[in-house]
Amino acid sequence: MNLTNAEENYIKSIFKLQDGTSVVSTNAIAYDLDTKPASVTDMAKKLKEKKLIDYEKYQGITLTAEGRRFALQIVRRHRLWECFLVDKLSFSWDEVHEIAEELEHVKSEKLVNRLSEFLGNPTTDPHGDPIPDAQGKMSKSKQLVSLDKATSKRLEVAGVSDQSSSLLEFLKAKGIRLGTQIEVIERYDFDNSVEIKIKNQSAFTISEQVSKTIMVKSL
Amino acid sequence: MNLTNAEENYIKSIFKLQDGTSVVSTNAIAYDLDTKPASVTDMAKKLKEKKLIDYEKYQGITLTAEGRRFALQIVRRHRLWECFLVDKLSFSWDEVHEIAEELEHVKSEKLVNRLSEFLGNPTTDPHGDPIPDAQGKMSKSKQLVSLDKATSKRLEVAGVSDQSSSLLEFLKAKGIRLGTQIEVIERYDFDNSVEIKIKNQSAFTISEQVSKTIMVKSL
DNA sequence: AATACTATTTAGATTTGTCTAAATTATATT
DNA sequence: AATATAATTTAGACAAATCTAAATAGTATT
Ligand SMILES: [Mn+2]
Ligand SMILES: [Mn+2]
Ligand SMILES: [Mn+2]
Ligand SMILES: [Mn+2]
Repeated sequence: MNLTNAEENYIKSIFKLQDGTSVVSTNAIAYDLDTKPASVTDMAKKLKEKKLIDYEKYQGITLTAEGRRFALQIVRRHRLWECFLVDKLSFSWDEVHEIAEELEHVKSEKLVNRLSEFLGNPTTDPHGDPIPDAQGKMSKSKQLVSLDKATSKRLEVAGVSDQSSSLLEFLKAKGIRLGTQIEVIERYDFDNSVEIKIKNQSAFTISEQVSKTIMVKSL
Repeated sequence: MNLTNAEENYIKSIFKLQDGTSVVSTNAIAYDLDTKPASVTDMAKKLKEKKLIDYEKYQGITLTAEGRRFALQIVRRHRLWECFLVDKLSFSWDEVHEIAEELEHVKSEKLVNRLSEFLGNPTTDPHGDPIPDAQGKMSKSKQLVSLDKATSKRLEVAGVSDQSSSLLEFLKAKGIRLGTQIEVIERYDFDNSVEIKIKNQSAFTISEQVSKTIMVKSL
């Protein structure tokens, strides 16, 4: 079966939103894809026809097993291209999402697998997200905690829960990247901000809004 | 101005077909893009509107200066990706055209220029065709002769005038690649076939149809 | 239970890119 | 010059993907 770019974007969005939750709402997809609910309903009918989703009027959407298989392929392509851009073409992690959003639609299995090999079969992308293998097996996103909820003092950045380039640019400016080691100096209860320190830098404070998006593991 | 994939494919086709000739015909484009003349007429109106081509009913099509600029960008992207696929992902020259046909539409200047740098700013693609630089400057396709018209006995393969994978696969099977050195053993007038020999191989004969597509330079 | 609000779907349009069949224009042949 | 053939354009249609505005269904609040 050959999917259009639009269909692939919808499948990927549904896959992402379905994580944990049982069904995905029309509005959630529309918001995620920056489109209108009416368009989502239209597409839902098409994807149901193709047996990629289960969908009944007003009942929300879930991927079928086949839809999930496609989703994992697309996610694999997306994340491998992100690795390529960062590792080989020296892009920074805030610049790669948009480009990978286009590259992911080039449908050649041979290309993806060769690319993966060329990159050394990486298992996580530049944002710390796991990359499905050729069979669609993906290691669970590790049990990470967001920085605002972490308990230990010495932490390592292992991911971000928001891919927006505004956030990623901000983190880059503050010197926060994947693998960056963070020391928590102080937590302020009144606004839930955190004062942190990065090696060779003076300490600074980040807001709760930001610390919520930084996923860390303790060292 | 932002071009759609379809518009880019038309612009590239017109650019290719215009080489030498003054104007390009509706039918030639339709044949090249495997579409119908009526569709070409429709698209011609759109591209004229966007000032990328000069076009008057029944008078044929030529690119404007702006159209040519776009064409060179697309050709650059196409050929750089072909280099990437062959040099970095070990594809053979007959496998890359279709994939590059999709990759060429990813429109990020930064991506193209980083890719070019990563590849060592190559000046010819895996088929011997020149790659325009970031400014759209492209060295003229060298003055090559097709094998059926070559006069000297010792030749080197420098390109092919047909990108079809059936031809490229055939050449690969015969051991003919870019840079392959060929010795002409005999030319047969009755069918214009040529007997040739490649280093470390026994001699074999190729038809006029094939020898016409092999572009060579003398050693 | 009636009302208000939110979520979702439908109806009807639009844009892009394509097609077939018919009409028109250009070119070649007698 | 008349006719045949080839090239091109037009008319009218369709599928994909989207939208706005209106209708309907579901949920929450009084
Ligand atoms: Mn995408
Ligand atoms: Mn990512
Ligand atoms: Mn293309
Ligand atoms: Mn090429």
